[in-house]
Amino acid sequence: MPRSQRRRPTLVHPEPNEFDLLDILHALSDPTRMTIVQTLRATPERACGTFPVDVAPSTLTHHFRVLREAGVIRQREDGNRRWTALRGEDLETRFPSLLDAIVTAYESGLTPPR
Amino acid sequence: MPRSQRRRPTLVHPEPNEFDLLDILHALSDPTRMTIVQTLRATPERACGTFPVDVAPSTLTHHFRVLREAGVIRQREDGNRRWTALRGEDLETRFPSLLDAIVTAYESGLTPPR
DNA sequence: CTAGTTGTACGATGATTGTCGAATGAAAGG
DNA sequence: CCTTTCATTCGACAATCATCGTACAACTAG
Repeated sequence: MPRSQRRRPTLVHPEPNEFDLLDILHALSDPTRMTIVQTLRATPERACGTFPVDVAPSTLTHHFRVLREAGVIRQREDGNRRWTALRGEDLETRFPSLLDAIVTAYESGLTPPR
Repeated sequence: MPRSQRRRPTLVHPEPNEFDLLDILHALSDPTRMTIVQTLRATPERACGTFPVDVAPSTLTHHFRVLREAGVIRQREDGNRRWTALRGEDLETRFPSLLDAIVTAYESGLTPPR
């Protein structure tokens, strides 16, 4: 087993037919994670460190894992960076209009009506 | 203070403009609570003990409180019973098409596609 | 009045969660 | 080779959560 072929452990992503709605709702019920999703709606792909959230790097890694294992985001390696993207099409395939309804609701509620 | 006027404490319900989306997502990310919501979509109003869930009464009370404080359900007293209803219109007013997207997604996922 | 029904309140308990700091690893650049 | 950058893993911690059993309160029915 040639050591030169060693890589970091491959990231696990569920298939769309494995998505669990309750896992997705739980993943989106956290303000930091919702900010991540909202940011990814504006930018197709981002490096981990470029999200406008104010938590420690290890905490951010935790939130990415929750979103990734629920099927909300996809991550890929590129050298030193880990790029993150929304799985918009997969989510739309499995749960049509769900993500849009949630993110729209979130953004409409950021400034609560008086 | 006439003792004859004593009542059980009035149930607190948030106004639609106080609804917090993240609280609602958290409330709906539990299988027992999602079953409650799903059941209420079929029946407008139900007594507490008539929900097809398999938890202890005190646990059920806990779940009702979470849903009520998030704005998902409304409860009213009637003699010995406590009646529970979905706040469908209030939810639609504050977060249009949200509840429908979520419950539809939940029901579509109950029998996972092969 | 007494007994049964309906549902809550309280306390306990074990599991999960969000947070962080320190240590680690892998890649890029000097 | 050494240093910096990027992000992870691990362990710890306090907070929250879902669950239950017991006790209790309010109402209804006999």
